[in-house]
Amino acid sequence: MSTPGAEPSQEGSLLLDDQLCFALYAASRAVTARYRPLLDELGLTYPQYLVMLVLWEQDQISVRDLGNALQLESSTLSPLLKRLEANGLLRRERRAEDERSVALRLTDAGARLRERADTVPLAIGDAMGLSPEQDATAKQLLRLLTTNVTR
Amino acid sequence: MSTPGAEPSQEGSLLLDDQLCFALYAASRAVTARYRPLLDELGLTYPQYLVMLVLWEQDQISVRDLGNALQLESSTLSPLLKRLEANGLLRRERRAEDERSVALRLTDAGARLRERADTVPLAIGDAMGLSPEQDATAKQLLRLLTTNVTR
DNA sequence: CCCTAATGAGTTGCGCACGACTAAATAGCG
DNA sequence: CGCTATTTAGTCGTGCGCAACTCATTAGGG
Repeated sequence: MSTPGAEPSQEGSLLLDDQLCFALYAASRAVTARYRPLLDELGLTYPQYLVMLVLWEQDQISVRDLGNALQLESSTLSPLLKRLEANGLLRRERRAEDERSVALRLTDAGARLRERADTVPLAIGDAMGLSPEQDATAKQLLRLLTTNVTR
Repeated sequence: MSTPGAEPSQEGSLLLDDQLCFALYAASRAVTARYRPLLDELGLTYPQYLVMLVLWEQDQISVRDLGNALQLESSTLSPLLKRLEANGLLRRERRAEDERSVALRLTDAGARLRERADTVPLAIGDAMGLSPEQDATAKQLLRLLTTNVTR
């Protein structure tokens, strides 16, 4: 009859390749894999790189605010931050005005790493190979999706 | 001066919120989190659900072909498949014609689970809240991105 | 002022995800 | 036919990611 595989994708389908969720899952892992060799040079994992991005933007942030920025739990961040501290990129210090809160402060090494990192976004943008319009559309749709899905 | 936060996003920026990679990372985790309560009812994790999708589509697939479909390494799949086998959803049997290869065969329980799972895609599609056009555009862009990024 | 509720960071347990490696089996070349 | 290279699945170690929980500290109502 018709060409096999030419049927339209359906949202309610149980077929793997019809599902946006799988495209999302596969793309996320593929992008992370693309970052890996670049971040290896900096001695960072991908989540550690995200943490450093936030700290380069705003030093002395609390663990709480970092978690809000990255949408990660303290149970994920605490060990990760301990590793960054052990690698000499940041220090953790209890806030005097609120002993529950921990402020993250970049060390000199942590601040200097920014210069070596500033070629990374362009290299990745290049590898992604999307036009500025496609990039903007993708970001917009992914943010809408994230908003909807988190109620 | 100008309104803070009104500057255009840039691809080469080190700002977290400018980066497509973070939108992707956050969206992927948010979608997985949305699946969690639904999949808990089925006794599956999200990657286990993806494996079951493939098996419902094509029973008796090899670990190798499953890995190609999901883009996952055997080092990820082997323990995951062992858990699915322990939960009684599939059996692993060495192929007689090639003793290196392992065929995955659904048990009756594994096949029956499909019926309970067929409401999941619609529930998720609903939660995602994208129009059919947005859904199609997102899938298309994510696939393009995945292709580009994996060279 | 007390005392209970909340908040912030951390620990533990489990399941991915992947690189590096191993062992067994097969392919395929000389 | 023999032997080496490749293929397939698996183990091990490390680092997330998150639920469930703990502990210390602070907020805020009676």
